[in-house]
Amino acid sequence: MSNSRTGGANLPALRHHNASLVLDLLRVAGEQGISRLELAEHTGLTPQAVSKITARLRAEGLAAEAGRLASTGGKPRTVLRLVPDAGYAVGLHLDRDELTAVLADLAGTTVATRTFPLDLGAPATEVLATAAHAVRTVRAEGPQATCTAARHVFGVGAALPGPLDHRSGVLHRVTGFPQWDRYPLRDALAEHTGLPVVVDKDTNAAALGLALRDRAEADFAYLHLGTGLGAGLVLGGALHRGARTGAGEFGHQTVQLDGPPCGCGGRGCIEALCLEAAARGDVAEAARVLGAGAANLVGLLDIDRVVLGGRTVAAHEAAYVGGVRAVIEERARREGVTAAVPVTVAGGGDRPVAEGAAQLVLAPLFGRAGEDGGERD
Amino acid sequence: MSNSRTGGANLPALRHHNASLVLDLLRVAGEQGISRLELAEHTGLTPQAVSKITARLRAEGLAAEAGRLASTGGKPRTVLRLVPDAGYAVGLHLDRDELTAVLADLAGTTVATRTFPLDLGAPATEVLATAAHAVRTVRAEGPQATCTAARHVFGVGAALPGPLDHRSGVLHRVTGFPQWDRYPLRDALAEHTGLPVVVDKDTNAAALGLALRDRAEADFAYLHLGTGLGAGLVLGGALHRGARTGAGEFGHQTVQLDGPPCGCGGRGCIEALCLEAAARGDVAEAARVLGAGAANLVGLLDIDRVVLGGRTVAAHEAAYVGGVRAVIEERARREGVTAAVPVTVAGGGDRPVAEGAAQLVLAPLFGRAGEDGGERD
DNA sequence: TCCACTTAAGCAACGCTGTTGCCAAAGTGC
DNA sequence: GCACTTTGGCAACAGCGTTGCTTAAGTGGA
Repeated sequence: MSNSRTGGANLPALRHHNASLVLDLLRVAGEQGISRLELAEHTGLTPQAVSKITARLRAEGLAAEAGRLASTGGKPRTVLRLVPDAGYAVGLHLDRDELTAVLADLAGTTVATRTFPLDLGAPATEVLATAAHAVRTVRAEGPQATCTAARHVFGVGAALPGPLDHRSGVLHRVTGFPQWDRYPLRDALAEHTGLPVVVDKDTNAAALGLALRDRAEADFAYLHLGTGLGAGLVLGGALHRGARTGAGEFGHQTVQLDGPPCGCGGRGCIEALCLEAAARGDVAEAARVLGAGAANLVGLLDIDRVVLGGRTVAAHEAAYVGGVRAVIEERARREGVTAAVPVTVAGGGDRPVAEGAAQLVLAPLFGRAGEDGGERD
Repeated sequence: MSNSRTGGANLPALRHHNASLVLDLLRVAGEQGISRLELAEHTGLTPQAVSKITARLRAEGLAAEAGRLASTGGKPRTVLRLVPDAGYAVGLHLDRDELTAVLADLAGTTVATRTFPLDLGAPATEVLATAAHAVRTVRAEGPQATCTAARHVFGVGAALPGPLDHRSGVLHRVTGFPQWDRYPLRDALAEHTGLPVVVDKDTNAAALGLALRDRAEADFAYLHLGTGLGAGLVLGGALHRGARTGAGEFGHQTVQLDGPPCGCGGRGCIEALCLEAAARGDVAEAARVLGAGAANLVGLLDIDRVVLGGRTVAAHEAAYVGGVRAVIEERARREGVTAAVPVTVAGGGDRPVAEGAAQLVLAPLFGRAGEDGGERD
């Protein structure tokens, strides 16, 4: 529980904390739903407390009863379910050459997707106009808005490649596009759309999206290999951004002291070695380099899973997964660990980034904001 | 706030959370103390709530009034202070060849220190007897116990080199000492001493000790270079242990693909390169290798400080700090960052480990347990 | 068909949290 | 000596989860 950034907690904060917890369990339970008593068991609260909390959530329209379970000798349990269309969020993925926009409901289901051509090198006003247009478009799409009331959109999450500050929503020097330096994207986009906006790095958004999938581990790393190489880290169930949203600079980790020069000015960076091998068609070597970096990460942070993604990986999924897994398994064997950390891929090409961007807005509702939590309205 | 591992919070949990928060602020304030209104400002609670909370803490003997500040035009503020001798903890550092035991008070001040010879390769019962003897010895030392009541010792924190599981208190294969494999050290030591016991890796203990010093950053890494090379990570103000207390395996990070073989069976590990250079007297090269690993870590986790420690570093402090700093500053310059992450040393040789071990017991009182929190009595 | 039993879920009273409104205490400065 | 400022506690209060009890809604044996 966190009461803004000070830490002191009062009764409203307590109520919000427990409501978020229940809401998160409802989200994870999905369409199948979950009974009040299971909620009580998972939260450690008394059944009566869960009854009160779920009653409030039902009154707010966020939860609903959905059938009953089979009796086990007494009154059957009533199943509760999240109401997916109680709220929506827009997710934007601003990549170098295209913009992907999705509309996600409260359950995390993508109900609309659109892609637009984009030149991230164009003037800011032009990019902003495209983004605002994309937001309007996906808001109008998806399932027909109910006749009673307009759909409630909580806000817009925007994910981009460059370094930026998540807290202030200000961009730093996006590689190759000097016009974005110190640009207050969050506030500008909020003004253009009239909605609250959250910005974050593309890899962080993707990692958050994966973390909110059911059965996600508490600690894992998402490695994104596209035109560059970056990582999103989930530690202790929450996104780790670091003090300056700089965490995840995975591409320029040195894995070959005094190795070949990299575009960043350093030598022996993973990105340089990996992309060079991939460029000359040696996927096995690219995977081996990536695996060495992944194994470093696994050892340093003791994570439970490595997820690979991005266009370059998508082109040779089996080779990359196999190559990375081989390095990790070999190192696990040396340490005498029985079960090596699993390596998987995040399907869907670049879509996980846009979907994760939408979760930047929705995650605070479920107490999954990560470090400094956003408040609910 | 965390109510055991379930997450649900009730009123006692709320009370405990706020009390811990206030207690932590009192601890950080040290002998200088802190006024009620400052506590209110830092916690975000109302002054009245702080009055109630501090009244309870005073009734329990954990806090006391200590003088007044100068008036600013009205009634002067009353200064509150932690009562250091309200409780103590024993910290044990079980190294390969010696055992260091300290007695720390609530404020973190070491009031007694003793070292004993130890052979970590000896049978478990022998090592345990030495440890229990060390605990009895430091409990009897320090400032004279007040005549009113015996000193209250909260428990024993034990730090050791090998891999282990912090949650269960069971050791894994401590390098070179197969008899410790699967040994339930926590329970065994608890039985021998009659006190609650917490065990953790030496580097984690040291990092925790540093994290509890006043003005410590929320994110930093402690790199320990002794007979081996390990790391303790503090992320978001809390110790990051990972799911299996395995985090901090820094020594066997690959920084030279296909480099020289390491004792672990791998190639190009930092530890092998670093210790090899140190062994042949090339401190500059050892520092450069260590710096490369440290820079990787800084980039990956976006931490605020790197702290060096351990016997090998202590022998050439300036050279190591300078060498590591040079690598980190060079990389920061390439990324266009104005202020590079500072590099410092943890003085006192190996003592920070034993002092940090005592903090393993005290930290939960201040809500600084890290991830899964221990409860107060 | 009926009745005893089991399990689920809500109502009412309660203890305790931090909050609010108010007032006494303890200074400064004219 | 008086007006003013600031601190900090007392008392009443709203609201949280908890406890004790009741009602709802099933199963299963006589």
